[in-house]
Amino acid sequence: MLVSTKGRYSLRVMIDLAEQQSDKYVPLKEIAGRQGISEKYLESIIKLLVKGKLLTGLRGKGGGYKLTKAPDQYTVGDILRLTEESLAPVSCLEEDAPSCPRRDACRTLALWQGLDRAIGDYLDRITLADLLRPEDGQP
Amino acid sequence: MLVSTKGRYSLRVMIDLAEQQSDKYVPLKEIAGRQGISEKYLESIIKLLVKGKLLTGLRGKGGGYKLTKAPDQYTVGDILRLTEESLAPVSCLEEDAPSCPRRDACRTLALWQGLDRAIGDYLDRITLADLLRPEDGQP
DNA sequence: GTTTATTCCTATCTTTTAAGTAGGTTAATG
DNA sequence: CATTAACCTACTTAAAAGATAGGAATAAAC
Repeated sequence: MLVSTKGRYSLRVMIDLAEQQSDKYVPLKEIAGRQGISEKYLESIIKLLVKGKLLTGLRGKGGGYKLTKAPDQYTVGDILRLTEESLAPVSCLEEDAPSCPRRDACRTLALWQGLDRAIGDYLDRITLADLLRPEDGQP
Repeated sequence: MLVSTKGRYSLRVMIDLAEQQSDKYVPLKEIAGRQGISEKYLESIIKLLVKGKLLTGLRGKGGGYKLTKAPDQYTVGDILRLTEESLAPVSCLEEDAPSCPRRDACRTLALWQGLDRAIGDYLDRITLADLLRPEDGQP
């Protein structure tokens, strides 16, 4: 029932980038340094974020990553859904969902659906902007 | 982010026993048969439920397991917390919680706490009785 | 146009945990 | 005392998470 490090790290990356709040590209090396995460491992996570269009990368000197949108345009759900395989609490609620033979008799399906909704609602209610350090912009 | 089979199976066991709605002890063999779960594996799960006082076991002929309380006295949260290691979405919210060095600077702690609460609230609002087959007792 | 900084890509390794199995011991009943 | 069934301890297997390595492509700087 745990959120994986992939999910947690991806959130931290997004927050880190949002806090730089610049239009410049920030190299992975810097992010990894600040966050204390291995560069190589972080690479594999950031790849997912780029593929999901939450970040854009630019190669070569002066390159790096930056957000594609303003922080308040990302929900935490958006971010986690990309790096967690799924946010569904049980596999029968996932996309592929190989139609359970017990589905009709299943006493627990509604329960899991409700839990799924509760989790999703919560995570989609919170934006990246909500997670930034409170000092910012408040003199 | 998945509930383990242990958690799911334990719920099914509890529902199965509640549906027998008898004061008699039900042998593991029967439960396993009805639920299509390996006896040996189920044994390891039921052990946890007994240890947690959700069930009582009786050995020997005529023995088996039965609920210790009425179905509406168990919440789903009670049941899952026993068999899932933890319902917490991140390890820093667990019991042992080896005090994270980033705790103060952590932008995401409040988020996870909120998620934890959302999950817990949901699961504690639903009782075992809510999961029984609707036909029962309604002519 | 060569050097340098950087993302991108593919593959592999390691560790951990979940899932499942096996065999033997104790207790209650008839 | 034979049978049924919980209880206990240990082991095995399989899958997933976590992490690492090396190099190819690309863009800017000089």
